[in-house]
Amino acid sequence: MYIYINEASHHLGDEVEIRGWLYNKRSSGKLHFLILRDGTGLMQAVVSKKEVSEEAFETSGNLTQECSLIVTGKVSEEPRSPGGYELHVTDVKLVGKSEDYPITPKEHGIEFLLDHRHLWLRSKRQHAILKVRAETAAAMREYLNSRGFVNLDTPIFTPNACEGTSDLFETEYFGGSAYLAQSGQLYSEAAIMSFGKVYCFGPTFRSEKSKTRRHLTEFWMLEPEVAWLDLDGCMDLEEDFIVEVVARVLDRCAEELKVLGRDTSVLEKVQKPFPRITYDRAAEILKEKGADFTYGTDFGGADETILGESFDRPVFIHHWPADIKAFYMKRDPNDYSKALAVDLLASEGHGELIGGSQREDDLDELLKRLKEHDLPQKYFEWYLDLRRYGSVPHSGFGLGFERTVGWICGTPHIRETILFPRLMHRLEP
RNA sequence: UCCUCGGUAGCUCAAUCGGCAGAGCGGGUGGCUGUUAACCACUAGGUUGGGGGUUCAAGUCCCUCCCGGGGAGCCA
Repeated sequence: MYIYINEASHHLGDEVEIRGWLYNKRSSGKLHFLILRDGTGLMQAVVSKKEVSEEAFETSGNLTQECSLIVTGKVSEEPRSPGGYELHVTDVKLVGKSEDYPITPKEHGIEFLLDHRHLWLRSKRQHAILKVRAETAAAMREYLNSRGFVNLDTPIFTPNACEGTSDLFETEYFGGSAYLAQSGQLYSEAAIMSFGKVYCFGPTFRSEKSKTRRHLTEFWMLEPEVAWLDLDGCMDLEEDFIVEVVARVLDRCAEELKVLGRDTSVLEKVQKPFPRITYDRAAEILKEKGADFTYGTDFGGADETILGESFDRPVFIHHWPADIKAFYMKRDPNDYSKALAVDLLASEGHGELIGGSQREDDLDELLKRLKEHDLPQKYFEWYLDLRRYGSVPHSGFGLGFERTVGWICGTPHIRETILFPRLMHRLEP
């Protein structure tokens, strides 16, 4: 009977078949210990010379790291085996050989590992991180789907800069130019006028020459957008969302987080309420802690780390100086110099997870913003129409998915949180 | 684009003041009946990133180019 390794506990004493790959092997003359891997877990298989055919014993002695194989044997409990169950082998069949597998069970440098990303994925750590990624995405979708959000995905080819700031990748488009989207937000703003609550979740592209642990050129962004929602409501939503997603991942990925050595007490503290401080207050904190920071500018990586470390859970920073924020953000009616924008910073130097805002819903104000930011009005006529025909107050946010996964996993660099990272100096594999 | 660190065996690294290019892992061969990145013995494996220069002598010093890591700016 063919079973997966994570089903072994239901088959104690049964003769079963495991199909997988050889993770590692140890040998003691008349005894071979095979560590098997099948995608669901690791399991030790013992091949004893006097219990199998001569051919099977020789086959198992010649197995090499990462060859694929089918192993038949009896399941028993064994605390010394990873996973707690062991297979007493009756037969071994080599399926696909693996000669000179490049990634050995020793240390490797990051360049080598990224060059071999297609094989690196098989390692315990990468398997765990990508499993957490999948569960995090599922938890996010479930949260939004169960609360009436409609998932509508936005285009990737765009004619213009959505925010008019970041560098975009330009591509040929039937003799003209198109750009790869860096955000779906503006399109989602159109969608909420039909659906009320929507979200998009997909890849976004930035050709910024950023070589840091927090940047990829292709990354995934989750962007909910909600009609009739103000800035405080947006923070309420973000807070409830993060708390619930983290709780679900803690519950479903306990094993993976253990493999990663993640201090889960940090994640268990992610409970309501998150501190909410103004930009002005954040600037004071930075001044108190002696940071080299100029009021009126955006926070640098070091500033974000200081602010993140100042609290035991993610922290909201709201009411930003309007002139360092995007054109579509609504001004604070009580202080015209401030934008109704909010960033959510994570602890432990993982930086900005979310950027959100209440959007400008007044036609004349928005026209003024476009001029101030020197953006061509003709590309935004459709967006202005949303203010001409039944405009409503509305808000939304964009969550950097890899940064969030990196924070949950505690990985120092987000390149490990995506299957094949795209970086400034890396397009392959 | 700027700052900074690095490039030596398949991998991770060492090589003192400029003086015979080495180790561990991985590979191969042999040994071992409970191993946990198993262990023990033997063995093969090198254009020291490329080019130029200084020197009796360069992995090591100088110039230059290439590639990469970390960071800044920018951003999620």
